[in-house]
Amino acid sequence: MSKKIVLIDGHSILNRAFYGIPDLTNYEGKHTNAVYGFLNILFSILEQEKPEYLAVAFDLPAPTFRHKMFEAYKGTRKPAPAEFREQVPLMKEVLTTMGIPLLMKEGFEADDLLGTIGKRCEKEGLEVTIVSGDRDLLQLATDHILIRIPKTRGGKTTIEDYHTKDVLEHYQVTPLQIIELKALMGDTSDNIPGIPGVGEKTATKLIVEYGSIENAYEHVEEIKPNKAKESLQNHYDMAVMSKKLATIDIDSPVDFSLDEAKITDFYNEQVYELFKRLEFKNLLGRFMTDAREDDLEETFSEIHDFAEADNFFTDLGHKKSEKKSNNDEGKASDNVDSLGIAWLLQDEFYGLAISKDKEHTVFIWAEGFISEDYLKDKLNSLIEKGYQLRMLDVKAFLKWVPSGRQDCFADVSLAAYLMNPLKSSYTYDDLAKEYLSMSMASREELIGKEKLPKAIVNQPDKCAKLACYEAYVCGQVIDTLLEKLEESQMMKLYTDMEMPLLFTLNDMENAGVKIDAESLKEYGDKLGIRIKELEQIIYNQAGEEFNINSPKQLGVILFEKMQLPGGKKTKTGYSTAADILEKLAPEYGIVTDILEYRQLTKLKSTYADGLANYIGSDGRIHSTFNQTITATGRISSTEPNLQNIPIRMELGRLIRKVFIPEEGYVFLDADYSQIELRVLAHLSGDEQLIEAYNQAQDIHRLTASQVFHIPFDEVTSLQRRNAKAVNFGIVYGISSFGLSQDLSITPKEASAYIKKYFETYPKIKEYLDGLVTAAKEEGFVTSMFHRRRPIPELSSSNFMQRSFGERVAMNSPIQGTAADIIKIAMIRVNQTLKSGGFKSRLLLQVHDELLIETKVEELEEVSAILKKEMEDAAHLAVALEVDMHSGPNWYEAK
DNA sequence: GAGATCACG
DNA sequence: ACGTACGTGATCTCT
Repeated sequence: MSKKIVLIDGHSILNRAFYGIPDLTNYEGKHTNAVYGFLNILFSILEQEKPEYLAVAFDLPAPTFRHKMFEAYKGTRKPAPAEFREQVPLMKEVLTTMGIPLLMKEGFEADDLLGTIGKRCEKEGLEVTIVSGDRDLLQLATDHILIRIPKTRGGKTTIEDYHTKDVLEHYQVTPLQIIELKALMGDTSDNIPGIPGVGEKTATKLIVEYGSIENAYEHVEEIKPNKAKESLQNHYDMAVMSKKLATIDIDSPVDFSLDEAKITDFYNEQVYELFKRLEFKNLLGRFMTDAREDDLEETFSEIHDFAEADNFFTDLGHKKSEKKSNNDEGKASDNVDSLGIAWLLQDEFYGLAISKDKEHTVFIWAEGFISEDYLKDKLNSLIEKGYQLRMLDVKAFLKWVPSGRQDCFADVSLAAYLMNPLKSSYTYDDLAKEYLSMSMASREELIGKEKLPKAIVNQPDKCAKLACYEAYVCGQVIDTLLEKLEESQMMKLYTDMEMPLLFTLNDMENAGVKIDAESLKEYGDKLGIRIKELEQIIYNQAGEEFNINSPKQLGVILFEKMQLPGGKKTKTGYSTAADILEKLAPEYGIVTDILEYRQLTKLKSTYADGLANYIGSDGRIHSTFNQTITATGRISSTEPNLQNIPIRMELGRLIRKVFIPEEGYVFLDADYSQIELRVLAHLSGDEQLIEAYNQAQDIHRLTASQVFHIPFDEVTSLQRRNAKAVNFGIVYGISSFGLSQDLSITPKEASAYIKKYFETYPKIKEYLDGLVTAAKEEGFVTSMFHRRRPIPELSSSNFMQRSFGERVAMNSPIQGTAADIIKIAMIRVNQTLKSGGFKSRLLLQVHDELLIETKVEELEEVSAILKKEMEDAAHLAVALEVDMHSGPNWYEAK
């Protein structure tokens, strides 16, 4: 078999990657998405082709013959965005560091180098693969030169391959005739003028018929239609020039040595450092087998035998007590012994990894006499002995081994979340890379995509390693994380807020909330009946049956078949979102019915049927509260989400009647009144707004009165509504456009409102501007309690992204502080209830609201506790006000 | 698996 | 000129 060379069109692939991969920045704010995407494409090509040789071609920025011709003709190329341009030198640096030769020659474009070297290699009997995003290159295709065009769509890359026959199939012309096609059609991105009025169809027809431009001109009189004929006749010069421009030089005088292009191991120390700096964690793991912590696996061991397991635990017990006695003689023992813990549990429990130190990590299989209960028991005694158990998810551990010993756990995910809340997950390999500078096999690299029960059967050794890696990292990484938290003033946030909250949330999850399943079913059935009716009504009006839930089909019915005005909106077709349909509702009956149908199906599928699926054997729903999801510090709720139960519309609100307390209990619900606006008043220190709150009146009305300079009592309901919208807008990071949308007014009018608002509350403007400025300098904003939110978008040159970053900079400290405050309240309420021996329990948190299931006899006392702890959670320049209600269900208690 | 839609704060 | 409010999660359709 002949040898193979891969030649890459550097600039073009980098460009494709840039637009195909969402923006990535490393900690320095350097944009890396294009380089990352390029390397991904490179590695996947190398994996598929397994070539012996590799080189990457770049244009050199010196003007070339073809450029000059073009510039004379049309001016200069529109510059690429700065985020892209800064990645070109970076890309070259990466490739050079990896020992991959760059093909560059002054006066030549990458095309010409690829063409020349590709042809040369073909002559020498190599199989050639040219990778480019540019279809121009198709002219180079032969039976031995393969042109590959990667396409990245939403992170997934597919590659189109072209040998001679593929070009013929797709374009009906030979590769060389692609030149003729391009010359006729022109190509704006490649600066080829082409013949005006000749597009792909005409060009293909001409070339298929005449074979070349020259021949077409010889038969120009025969050409139909007339338009094309005349255009050809009038633009002969342009045709000649276009053909020259479209032709890739396959005989450039470039030096090229195959030897230099020979692929060797890409890994070296510099590449490692570079990738680390660029935060290419996946890539590090992907090919740098040498850099991997492979020796680490030698410190892992497995225990299958009961006696061995028992010895292991006995040994741990002894060491701990020896240390203890040593410490008694010396100073205070602030150095707790710690263990990294990871476990394999999926429906069934399979085993446990314990990492004692860097040299000793053990996986203990739960088999034979090593029962699950035995291991739980041993874990409990380790806790009793004062070991600190370090793991990725303490709350999940507590579900398995319940424990009230808050002081004996360290939660690695929580610490990592505080350091960077933007991550979508906190995996051991990421953490090792980021905080320990270690590259290790990820879960997927170890066991692939296989799910746990299956993986245990098919690859038990890998599963054991997986847990060992995780336990090892948990054992090692927390120290670094805590140092970083200390540096960033977030230690208290970790120790006094997130850690205790984890236990609070665990209590809430375990408590769950009782559901009146029968009523829920009835509610769903009623919806079902009305939905069926509406279906028929809608079909009748539309004149056919279709899937109303499909925005695609619905769009066609409404805007094409029925010719309603206001079509087109999204990339994929017509928008049928509620705000669009509402504008049409008064005129078209079908739209009203569709809106009702939408509302009802939503209620039925998500809430009526959806919630019913989660009712446990105890008649209660046990949602999960996630502590490491949001960018701002809020918690989130899943499976099911109990933070978005309907309330705004009466029909939906009725669902809340099925959320009921235990027999002998009532619901007690309390929510902060406008906590975010109060937080803003405090953080900005604006006297006017603080004063407004201290008057403790209707704040929106008061805002209207102050902004529009009218007496409080004369504020119209419209003015109040506007003021309310502005207040919301301020909290969201105001923009005139956003406000105008919300109020259905022009951006100009909205802008006037905002201006007036800032004149009334000057310190608020000062504060918000200050946030943006500081965020641009530091790259992050912080809440009142130092909770951090990085904002990489602020350094973007893209207006939209940057504006988003600015709004985030204004919103996050406010939303984050509010989140902090209610977390404090939750911890204290839960603590007070538990230590006071109350039977009442905290059940839910909905961002500014807490729901307690209160023993009837305790109602008065618990009400006082709840109100006090919520109001006292933070002391701001304005009082925190809490509205509280009780009732026999959630509907009545709100 | 992404996009559209819509439920909440 | 650009094209939006901030933060979430579930369900459905369709590629």
